[in-house]
Amino acid sequence: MPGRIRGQLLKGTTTLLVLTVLREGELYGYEIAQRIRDNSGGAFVPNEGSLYPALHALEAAGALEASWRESDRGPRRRYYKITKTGLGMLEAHAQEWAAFSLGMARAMGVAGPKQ
Amino acid sequence: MPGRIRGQLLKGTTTLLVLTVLREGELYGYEIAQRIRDNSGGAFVPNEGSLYPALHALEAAGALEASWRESDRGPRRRYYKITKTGLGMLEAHAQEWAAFSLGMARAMGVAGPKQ
DNA sequence: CTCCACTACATCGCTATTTGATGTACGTCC
DNA sequence: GGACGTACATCAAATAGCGATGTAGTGGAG
Repeated sequence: MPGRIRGQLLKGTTTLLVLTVLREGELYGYEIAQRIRDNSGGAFVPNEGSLYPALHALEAAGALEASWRESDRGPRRRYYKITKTGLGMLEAHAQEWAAFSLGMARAMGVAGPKQ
Repeated sequence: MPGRIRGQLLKGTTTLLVLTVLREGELYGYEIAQRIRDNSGGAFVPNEGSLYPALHALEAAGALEASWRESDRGPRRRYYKITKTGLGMLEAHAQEWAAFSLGMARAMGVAGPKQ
């Protein structure tokens, strides 16, 4: 099982991953990171320095709505909920990803050892 | 046919794509770009401002060997040939890509049969 | 003959985004 | 009280693609 993925390949994926996990329901920041980590089988462990700015940008873009809530144990949490705008953005990003990975599959399939 | 892919998703793929097309044999820069464009079905059109620096970096890293040759018609060309080091780098990058796209597939709920 | 398009290489500044470090603060357990 | 996990946040540095721009050779259109 490969370890955590880092580096340039991750560029541009944070938005897609965040919107994807929030499609299932409201989550707070720390929880979003855990969900992404778990869903990806540990491949992606969002850095706080990437995640929080991305959440703020998505909120500013109208893709997410946020609210503070107290926690029984531990610090307060900022919950995020995807909006209609966010759902549209999710679909656009998902399509972009599909086209991208298809292009990569083609580019590597032609010259690859298999096929 | 989807259009050209641009933006952050491409980060880190140029090296992999270049090494992949050079696996087939010697090519010069301009030709490498065309090959990548054609193989990817037009999804990737390497920018000169990305491609040439990438080629120089790969040459400096010992992944490629380069030589100038005259052309019957048009400017001289710089041909690139993949080295043993480059083949190893190709395999590493291809594995990294496989892990990355697998992680994305899992994170987006398109988990494959393997685990 | 001049202009433009295509080939072919190259470099530059701009931009977006990840990374790791650092900081604040709360709760629990030993 | 000290360590650890939770939970949010910001910052400087590094990475690398993008568009613009420059050089130069060839050939076709007007």
